[in-house]
Amino acid sequence: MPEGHTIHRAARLQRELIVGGAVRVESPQGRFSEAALDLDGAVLRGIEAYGKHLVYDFGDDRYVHVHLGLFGRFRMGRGEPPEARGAERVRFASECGWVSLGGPTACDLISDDERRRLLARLGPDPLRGDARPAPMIERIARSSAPIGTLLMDQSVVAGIGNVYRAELLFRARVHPATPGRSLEGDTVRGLWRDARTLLREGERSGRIVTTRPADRPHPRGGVRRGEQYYVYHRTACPCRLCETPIAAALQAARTVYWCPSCQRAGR
DNA sequence: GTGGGATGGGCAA
DNA sequence: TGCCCCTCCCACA
Repeated sequence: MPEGHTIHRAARLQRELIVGGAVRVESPQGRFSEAALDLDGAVLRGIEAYGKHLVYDFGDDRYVHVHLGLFGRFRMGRGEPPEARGAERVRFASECGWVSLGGPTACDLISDDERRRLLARLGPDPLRGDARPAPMIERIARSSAPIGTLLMDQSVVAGIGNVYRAELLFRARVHPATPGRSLEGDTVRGLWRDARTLLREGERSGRIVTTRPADRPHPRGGVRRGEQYYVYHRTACPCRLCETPIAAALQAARTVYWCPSCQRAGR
């Protein structure tokens, strides 16, 4: 379930398990074997998350770049790793614990140059403490593209995916088709701040929840299935605030959801 | 049991 | 814009 919060959470949990000592590196599936052979036994110096990208630093100009894509998934734990599974692209194991990766879009050994080029392609990441929103605000202010497309563009802002896109726009009462340059600067700054809030909560809990307790049927209990979103995947369901059926359309080749009444169409 | 869709993105055209 | 990558899960039979 990979939006930026998943990646930052993975980086944090994996640091405790495998950073700081020699790491056994294997590729049970075979598709990362050559690199695994090179890295096996090296000391893992750090793990960094940038948007939806994860970078493992093995020293000597060797980094492993991982992007989960739509299908990728981590498993991890303390102690000895379990029996190898069929579709396991790479497995890291230290004295403390293990990390296993399946189904990623990218899992490559890269140099520092390649790492820098990768990061240069990314906009600011709301989950990174050192990130400043100015480049995102400028890109949006200059663009005639719809804000729903811009929020999904990783070179504008890094880490937002299809769920956060729809939910951020609902919370801001902004229609996804609104051209970037017709938004007020305050609205865009508000989107950045809300992205930071929601992504941080997602990073902590490992789950995306965007509804405020007051807008849920059971405000005091835990967040039940089907109550965590305002609009995402709720086509034709009544809006939680005004009962208008939620609308859906393709935007940037992905389905975007919105409330036609709460989110007024921009020009 | 099975098949389609999914929280992504690079690439060709 | 559409195709491909290539895995899991759930709705449906």
